[in-house]
Amino acid sequence: MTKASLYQQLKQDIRQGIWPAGAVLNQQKLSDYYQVSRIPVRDALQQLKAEALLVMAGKASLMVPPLTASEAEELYQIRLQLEPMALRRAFPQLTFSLLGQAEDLLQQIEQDQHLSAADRGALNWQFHLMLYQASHCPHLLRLLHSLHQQVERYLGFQEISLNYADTSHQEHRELLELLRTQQLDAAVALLQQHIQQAGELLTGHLRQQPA
Amino acid sequence: MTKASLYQQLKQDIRQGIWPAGAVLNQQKLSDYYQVSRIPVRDALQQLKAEALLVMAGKASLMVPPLTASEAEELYQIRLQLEPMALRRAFPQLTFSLLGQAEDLLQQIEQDQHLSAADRGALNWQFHLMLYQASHCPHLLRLLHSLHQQVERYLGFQEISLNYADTSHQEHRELLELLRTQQLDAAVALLQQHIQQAGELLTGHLRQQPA
DNA sequence: TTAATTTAATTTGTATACAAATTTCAAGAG
DNA sequence: CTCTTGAAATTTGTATACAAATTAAATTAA
Repeated sequence: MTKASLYQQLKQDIRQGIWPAGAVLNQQKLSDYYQVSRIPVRDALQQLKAEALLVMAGKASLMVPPLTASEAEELYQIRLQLEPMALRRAFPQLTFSLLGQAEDLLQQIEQDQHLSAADRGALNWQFHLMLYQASHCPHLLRLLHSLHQQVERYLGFQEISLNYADTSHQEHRELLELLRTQQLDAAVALLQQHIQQAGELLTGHLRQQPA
Repeated sequence: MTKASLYQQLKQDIRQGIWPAGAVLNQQKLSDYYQVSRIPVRDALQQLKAEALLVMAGKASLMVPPLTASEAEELYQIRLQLEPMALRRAFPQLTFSLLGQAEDLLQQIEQDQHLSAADRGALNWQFHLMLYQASHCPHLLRLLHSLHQQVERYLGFQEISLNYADTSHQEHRELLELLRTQQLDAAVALLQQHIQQAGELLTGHLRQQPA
């Protein structure tokens, strides 16, 4: 367990609920669990705290943040502002090659039947990122990455939106087509609708069965 | 030099140019300079890296990020998306008491003649934050805080915008008046103009004399 | 019983020491 | 002269040990 990977591992284990929402993490416990000294644990915790993947609980202890509908809604509202911006700034630099790569990702999601929900989610995000990355906006991309990590915790194993998958997929294809035919405004509108819909689905679900 | 304050100190020293843009920071150097062991230095560095106030330079070393016009523009574009959102979400919960407190801040900036440029900048941001905080959106506020920290590095000692100060101040008063009279859309429009203007002033300046 | 206060336990913060990795620099080959 | 190659020096990563702080428990007073 090397340093960078401890951070990655801890992040993944938080996503997967090994350290569930509300759990207080102490350095000793993690140090024992991952079989490393407290120093690399501290490094990882410090980073996760700065990204708000952990929050202070009391004066000195760290907690996996509880999941709330209102925070989920907030995160989607922020994405709703920033992702269209990313798409607009990426647009002039989108190439057919890039759009092709994006389409390959969609096909991979479609065809590969035995993908886990988590893998599907990862590919899904990769698709969005493929488009946004052409913007060459380092800060914007960093924020989107961070926001996505936050949101991921809410998706659980994405079983929530399994029935939404087909609609989502259709919209992705439409989005590509609009970009291919240089219809930026329509593409942005579709993207906004796409994000808003996903947000409403999630928050609706959270308000029904909290946690 | 306690732990939390080392992070604060280091951040301030980066703002003030003690560790200038492009400088590579190594743990030993900082450890010597601040008279602490490398452990608290590592903690601070880890946090600053996660906030992009430091960036990787090579495989393992950290650097104070160079200042570029294009990144400044990017930061202001992001603010242009998020601050109006914060104001909109704060609006329903703005009280006359809060608006009064905000006005007190403006007066303080006006009256106190012997404020440093840095102090003026801090109060200026406090004014904006006073309004945004009513939104009770933790993630949004965290992002705005982080963005402001990034932007602060570009303002140097804010001597750039000294001649802009009066205009800016006037706009702040107008903003308060519009909020007082429940004209949200007009207030948001003014805020957008306010941010865009500041952004253009800065990037224009940066493109003339880079660094 | 409840609340406040002191004491014990745990947990975090820091220093030092050493291992592993990276970076630098110089020597040699092309 | 430029580009490799390789060793020396520097720098980062990690473990252990101890100090300081926080948290929990227990004792006492109201």
